[in-house]
Amino acid sequence: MHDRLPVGEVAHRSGFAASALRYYESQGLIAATRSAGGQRRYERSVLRRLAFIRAASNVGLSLEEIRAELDRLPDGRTPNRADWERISHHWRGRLDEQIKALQRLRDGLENCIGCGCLSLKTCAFSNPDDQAAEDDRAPGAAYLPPLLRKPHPVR
Amino acid sequence: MHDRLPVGEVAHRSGFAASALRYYESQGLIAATRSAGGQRRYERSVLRRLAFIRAASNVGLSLEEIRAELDRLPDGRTPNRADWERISHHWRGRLDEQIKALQRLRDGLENCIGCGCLSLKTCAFSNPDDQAAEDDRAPGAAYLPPLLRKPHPVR
DNA sequence: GTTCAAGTTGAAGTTCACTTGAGGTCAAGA
DNA sequence: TCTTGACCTCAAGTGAACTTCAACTTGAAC
Repeated sequence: MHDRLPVGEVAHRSGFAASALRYYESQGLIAATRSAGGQRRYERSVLRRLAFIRAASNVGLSLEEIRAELDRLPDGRTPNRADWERISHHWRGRLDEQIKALQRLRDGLENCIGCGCLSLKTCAFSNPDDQAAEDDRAPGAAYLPPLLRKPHPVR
Repeated sequence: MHDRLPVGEVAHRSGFAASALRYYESQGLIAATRSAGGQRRYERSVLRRLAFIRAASNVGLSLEEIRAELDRLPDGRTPNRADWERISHHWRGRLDEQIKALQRLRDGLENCIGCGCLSLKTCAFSNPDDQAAEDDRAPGAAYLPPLLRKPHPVR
């Protein structure tokens, strides 16, 4: 019957804009067959693949990283339970790191309330990593860990 | 003696690139006087203002929001202890929200390990907000809260 | 057979926070 | 005085992840 879904249907069901789906296809993240007239027709499995893309994106992966992760699956198939276990275990560390970095920031803020110091070199808040704290030859102060520095836009 | 600092000095002490300082000036975040020959000369207080900018940026504020926050201070002065207490209290909520959103994501992941469902409508991981869960007329599933969706680049 | 919402393409535009480049000027030490 | 590193302006470029546009075609319903 309606085995293959047109782009509007997939857009609606996945929550991605049709233009995003075309973009993902151009980036090799998803695939589609074509109707006689050249319109895209998606298999149902693309929905799960899109769910995976969304989940990975939520974790903070770039599209390039997501593509790489999908490419590592044999046949480019959508991840099954075993894949998911392996992959999600990897993501957990990433999330834990992000959470810890934010907590450090919040706790630094807590200590700073009422002090108002905001020292570029020593304040835990304006210099959360305590980098370059006392070294005049360091390139500069106040660098954040990569995960906090480039959380990247999701959607 | 050297009351007013040239841009390179401020860049080195603050950890911002000179080009960033010029950009901030163009956006009305900081100000500078000029030497006879037209070169920028910064007052020392700009360093604290930059520390504030960095801290705000770390919390996830956009430059526009930071500018607004600075503009709300009388005379555009650098925040003092009372300002800082008020402002940081506001930020704390923001950080707490971010942390909670990430924890929800991580816990959803935890539940999902081994299940591999990744349902667009019900899986806590690909649809962390459980939005549009059962409503076919909703615009789409799987939207993240704004703070997670647009963490914005920090530096 | 007609209609028109939904689909197609490629190129260009958007946003944010900057950086880079070209072409020239300033200022401090020898 | 000379040199040279630091500084100036303005325009354009960057990168990620898309969106928008214009001009055109498809296909399902009536």
